Amino acid sequence: MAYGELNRCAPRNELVDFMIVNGGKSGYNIRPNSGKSIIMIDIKKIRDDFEGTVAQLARRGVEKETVEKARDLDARRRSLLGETESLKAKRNAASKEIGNLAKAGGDIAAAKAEVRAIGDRIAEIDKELAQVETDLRETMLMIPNLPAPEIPTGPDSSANKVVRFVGEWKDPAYPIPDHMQIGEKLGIFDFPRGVKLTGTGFPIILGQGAKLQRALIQYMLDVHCQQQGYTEMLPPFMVNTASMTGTGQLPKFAEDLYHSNADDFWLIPTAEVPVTNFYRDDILDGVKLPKITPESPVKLTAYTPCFRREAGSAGKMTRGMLRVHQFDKVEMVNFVHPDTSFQQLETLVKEAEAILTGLGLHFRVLMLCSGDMGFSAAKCYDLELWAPGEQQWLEVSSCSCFTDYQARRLNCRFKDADGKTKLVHTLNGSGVALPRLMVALLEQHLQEDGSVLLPEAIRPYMGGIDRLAPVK
RNA sequence: GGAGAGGUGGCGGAGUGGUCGAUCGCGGCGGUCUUGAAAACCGUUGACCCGCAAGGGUCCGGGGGUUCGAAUCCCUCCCUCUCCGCCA
Repeated sequence: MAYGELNRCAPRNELVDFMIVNGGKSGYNIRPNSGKSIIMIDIKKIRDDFEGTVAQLARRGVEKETVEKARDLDARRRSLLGETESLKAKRNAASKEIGNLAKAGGDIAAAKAEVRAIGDRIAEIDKELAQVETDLRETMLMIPNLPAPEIPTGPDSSANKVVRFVGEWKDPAYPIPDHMQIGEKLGIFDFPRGVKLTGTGFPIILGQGAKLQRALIQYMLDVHCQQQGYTEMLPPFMVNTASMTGTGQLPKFAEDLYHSNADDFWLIPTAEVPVTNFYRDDILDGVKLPKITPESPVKLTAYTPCFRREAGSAGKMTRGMLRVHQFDKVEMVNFVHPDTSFQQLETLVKEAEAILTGLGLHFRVLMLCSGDMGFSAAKCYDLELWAPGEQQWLEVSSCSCFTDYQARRLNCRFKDADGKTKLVHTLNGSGVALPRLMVALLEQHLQEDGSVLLPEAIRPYMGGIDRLAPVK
């Protein structure tokens, strides 16, 4: 769908304006109970430790002027807030007086005029305040999450750090063609007919390949649920604007999403969206909703298809299954206690790794540098599978700790042991994305005779067969 | 798609212009009683913002309006439920 045809979000700025600046004009209840700084890092960090925050953000390429602007707008906001609030206190008291006076039969005309004057003054200040808050919000929107101290500093993927290699790879004596050729021989892919049905980037998987895909999904969900303490969820594949805003796909990345005009629904680009939004605007207090403690996070997993327009990436790594508009993925989401979020991230990475290790695959773990992380992440690990046919590493999982950044936007909180309501920390990780897993699996497990040996772990899900055999 | 009803605190449910941030019930927390538990009884219990604090302010689906003053009146948008129709 052409971006310009989207009814509610034609030009990008208008979208931002529509959803954030004008808030509820869309009619959506995007931010009930909203505080003022909901979409961003904690403004208190800038207030209390300005230089430190500037230094941390500089690692991510944020200019000092931006942070200064936020600081100044925040100061202005608080000053205006103080003014308007003391006037409101005055008006409230005076109005109450008028009520009493009227009951007693006194003359209230003069008092009314006086209070009206106060009301006018309040309206003036509130108008300026609204402008300041809009500016502040827009400024804060440009500020990404604070990077964890231990991650490498750098502008792009070249500065990512390889943390470890897992498994082994030895080139066999015979040549390994790429996954397209392997798939061709196995008769499991049909790209041209995908183009016919829909368009480029919508491949069709056939026969044993389709079954393998289904088997892998079930294998992954079983590992997460039976061995790692996850609860499985089968969520909607389309969500509303409030949900897309909650996890941060909107307003900035509208052009990467598929959108249904008639209903104003969005196709999910990842299960992270519905699963994380499951607890949007909730307080996890251990009564009807689960309880969160440092020892026990809430862990959800879901299989979903994922839909991505991939606008702007035409031509980049688009061969075969490597970058497609629709793909399957199993996703893990954790709602964790702030004290143990980074520790839980390590666990999450291990949980994703267990999937790959269980399939006997060779991969590496990267710690992303400050410049290569997603906007909301404080720390992020990528898992990359070796694809010998492509001669490149393929990202199949990204495991991130968002600290409270995403939770602030989601308005997702919990009751701590001290009785206070606090923001949760959120983590998510792929466990894992299927097309590239399929590619690496085909290429790493290719046998000399053109068959592909199936890992033990997957065989029970494949009716006991031990390999995919060539059909031609 | 047609017709109707309704959106209030963790949940249920009162409240139609002036101590209503909101009666009450449930749930939660604390206590009494009990060997322990249940039951019963007593007490307590919303969120957010500014502030060192005292304190103040905001919030009754979202936005706007009327008014000295709005959960309560008006406009508008969104959502949910029920019945009918259609369909898996």
